[in-house]
Amino acid sequence: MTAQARYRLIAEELRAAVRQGEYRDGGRLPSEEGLAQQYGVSRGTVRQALAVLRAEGTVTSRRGTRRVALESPPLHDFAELLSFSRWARSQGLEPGSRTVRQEWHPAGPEEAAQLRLPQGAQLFRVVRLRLLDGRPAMVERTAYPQAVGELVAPLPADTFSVTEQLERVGVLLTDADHTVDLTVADPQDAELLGCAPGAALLRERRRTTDPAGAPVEWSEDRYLPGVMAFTVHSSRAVPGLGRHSADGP
Amino acid sequence: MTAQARYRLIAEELRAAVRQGEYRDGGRLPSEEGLAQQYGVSRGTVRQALAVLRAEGTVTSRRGTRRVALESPPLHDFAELLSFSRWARSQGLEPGSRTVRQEWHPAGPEEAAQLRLPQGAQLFRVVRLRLLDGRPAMVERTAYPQAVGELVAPLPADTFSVTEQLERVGVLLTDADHTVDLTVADPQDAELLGCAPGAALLRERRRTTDPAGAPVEWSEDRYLPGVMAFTVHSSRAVPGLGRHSADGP
DNA sequence: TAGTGGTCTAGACCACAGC
DNA sequence: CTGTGGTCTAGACCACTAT
Repeated sequence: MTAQARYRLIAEELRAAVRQGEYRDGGRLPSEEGLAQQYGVSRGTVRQALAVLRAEGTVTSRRGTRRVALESPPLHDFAELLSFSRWARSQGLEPGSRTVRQEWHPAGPEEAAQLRLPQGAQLFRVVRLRLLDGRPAMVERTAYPQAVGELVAPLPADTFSVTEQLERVGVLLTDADHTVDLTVADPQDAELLGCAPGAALLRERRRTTDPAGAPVEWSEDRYLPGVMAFTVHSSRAVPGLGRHSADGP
Repeated sequence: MTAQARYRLIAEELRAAVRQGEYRDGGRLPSEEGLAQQYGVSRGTVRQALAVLRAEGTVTSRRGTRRVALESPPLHDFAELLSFSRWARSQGLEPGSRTVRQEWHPAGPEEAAQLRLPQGAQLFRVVRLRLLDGRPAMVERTAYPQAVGELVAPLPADTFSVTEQLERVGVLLTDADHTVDLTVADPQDAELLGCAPGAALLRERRRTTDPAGAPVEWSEDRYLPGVMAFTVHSSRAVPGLGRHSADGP
């Protein structure tokens, strides 16, 4: 919630106003010049705030006319995207976690490519069963490069949010690439989730990197149907979402 | 490809340089001041260009150190996200389309909510079977509000890209909200796609809006497994992706 | 301490929408 | 034509990283 920069504060205020329907009559916001005077800042600062809202999908923008308020889905913290536990709590659900297995293991081809390590490099693999309100919801298979693995390995097996622990130790997660598609339950999935082998699961694969661009984790999460959905806003101005051929990239 | 603004040209050049591994030795880009001199523009313009690349996931940024080039998945046009045909062609696949049914119909509750129309308002419904290289790939059920429907209705039934046609008539699509999850084939899906009823399908629901924020289409697309995957980049700086409880929002 | 990106200002001109 | 957002400039100061 803390946001020092003026433009972030202004963005928060405007976002709240838009969500509360402040500008619902036609949906048009005040002009940039008007907002600048209202907040006592320069137009540039107002534009920075509005750029945030445009990227979120909270407002549109178009040369010649005032900005328009959009109805948009509720926002999620970046952190909620990386941490199952944080996400669950934000949804009012009780997260649970059971570590099924963890081990040091040489990197396979996919892991090596995703973590940008030579094949066979030592990495730390963890398989966890994630629960929502006590019921199995997702199987998570994560691989950490050696340096990160050495921080993860000593954590108690029932650690809820590894992500939060990593942040506490100073590992910063700033960017992630996600791929979402469909897969089928293998025998281990089936046993852990309590579904039939071969049953369809929603799959998210994710590579997370730190500010230096170095991969911090590579994870494949498999959700039971009906548990979770991904949402994303895309706009001509700010791309980001993509549609790819199966199993890519 | 055309990009008038200087910062867009600079962004394109830098993107190309990064993708070609220009800055791979450690991955650090020149300083903003350096780039400004190199391109003969002010630092502000360079920063605009870099903001584009940061939002894409092409570079990171962090106070105190130079920017770092990220390995990131290939980019997709916003247009490719909205148009199945355009996307297919960009993947080197031959798109096909068969209109299964189209009709004027009063809006149901979901349609009304998504298109922000009163329940029972007339809208134009279209069901299409989409093909890739001649094989069934996806079933698309789209609803258009009346004004848009009147533009879509007269199009020939085998029109490949309705989206492209709409743009040609001056309908601008600028923003979209996507929800991705898993569903099961109903009898119509099964017949069209040639799968078993009850088989799992990857589902994308999408509301597209114009620059004024008015909904232009509401669509539910159901893909056969193995045909398609969604990718998205998320970062602490530029949120956008979300994870939601099932069936929401 | 030097270099870098983050924030903010004050002004200018342009392209486009809508009257 | 007027008002609006889009682009660009030239400068300033600050917060942070790395040495």
